Amino acid sequence: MRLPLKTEYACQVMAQLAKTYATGEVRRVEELATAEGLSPNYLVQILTQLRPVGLVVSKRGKNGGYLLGRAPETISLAEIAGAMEGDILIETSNGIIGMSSEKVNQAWARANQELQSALSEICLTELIPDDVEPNSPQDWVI
Amino acid sequence: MRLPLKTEYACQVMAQLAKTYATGEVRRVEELATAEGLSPNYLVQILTQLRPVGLVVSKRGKNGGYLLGRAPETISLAEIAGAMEGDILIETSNGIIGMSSEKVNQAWARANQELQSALSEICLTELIPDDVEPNSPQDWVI
DNA sequence: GAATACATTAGTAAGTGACGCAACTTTAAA
DNA sequence: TTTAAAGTTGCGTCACTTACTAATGTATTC
Repeated sequence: MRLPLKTEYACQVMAQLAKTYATGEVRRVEELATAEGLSPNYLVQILTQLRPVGLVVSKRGKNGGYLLGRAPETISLAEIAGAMEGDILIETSNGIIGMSSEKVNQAWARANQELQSALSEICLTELIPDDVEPNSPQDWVI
Repeated sequence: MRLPLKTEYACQVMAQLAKTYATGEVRRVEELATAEGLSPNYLVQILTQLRPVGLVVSKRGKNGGYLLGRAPETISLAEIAGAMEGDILIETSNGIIGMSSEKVNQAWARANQELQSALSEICLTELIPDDVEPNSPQDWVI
């Protein structure tokens, strides 16, 4: 079961925005994309999905860009994942097509809830990257 | 994030085999497939994957079929899912391609462990379908 | 009003999942 | 000992999804 790259990228951008939340500075898409090694055009689509739920705020026009919508301490992984994939993180087939499919689905629904509550305990602040010394080698480049 | 149908089917077959574990009767693939509304050809591939880890036992030749490998009380959802998908249920990209990708991956690895432990608490006995009255309508048919 | 940056939508290419099929092997029963 | 019922294995494939690219639209600032 692969976690969609989209969701992974969303976590990365949120972490990146969290890093400068205190300063209040607006971050351009291109800057965010290069910092996380992603395609800017694709990143826009992810940010667009994070905006309607208030996780990020955008400013258009010149000197525009993105900011975190709320303080990073109030944001959990569950919320980010939910914005990207909806409330059901582990999707099963909804239809009942066999004797035991109902109970199996119920079991996985419970597993989904447990996952949700585990994710809601992981705070965005835990994802903020350590500051790199200006002249140190950037070891995160592949 | 979709749970692979393969894994869902595996749970269903295991539940079906658990139902008759006490009697020790051998179940044919075709019978199992119709009971769970699955394609026999595909179900074979799933059972083949469950066999090497000892979750099911097969008897070949005439009057052959499948049995549960162990008592259902000793089998958890974690084990079934692990047999189908490996130990990492939530796969993330392994490479470090951005400033915060490392911490993001670590966070999801934690989430994966929490999911695992949640699944290990769900026992196969909980998946055994309720017995249907012989003449009652089979309400599990779609 | 021109430059700049986000917004939106359409398109696409590669990968993956969920099967179907066919040939082979094993074994109980006649 | 033959036969037929069953599991075993591997290949093929079709459709769907994902991860992008690209082009065009829209808002803001100087």
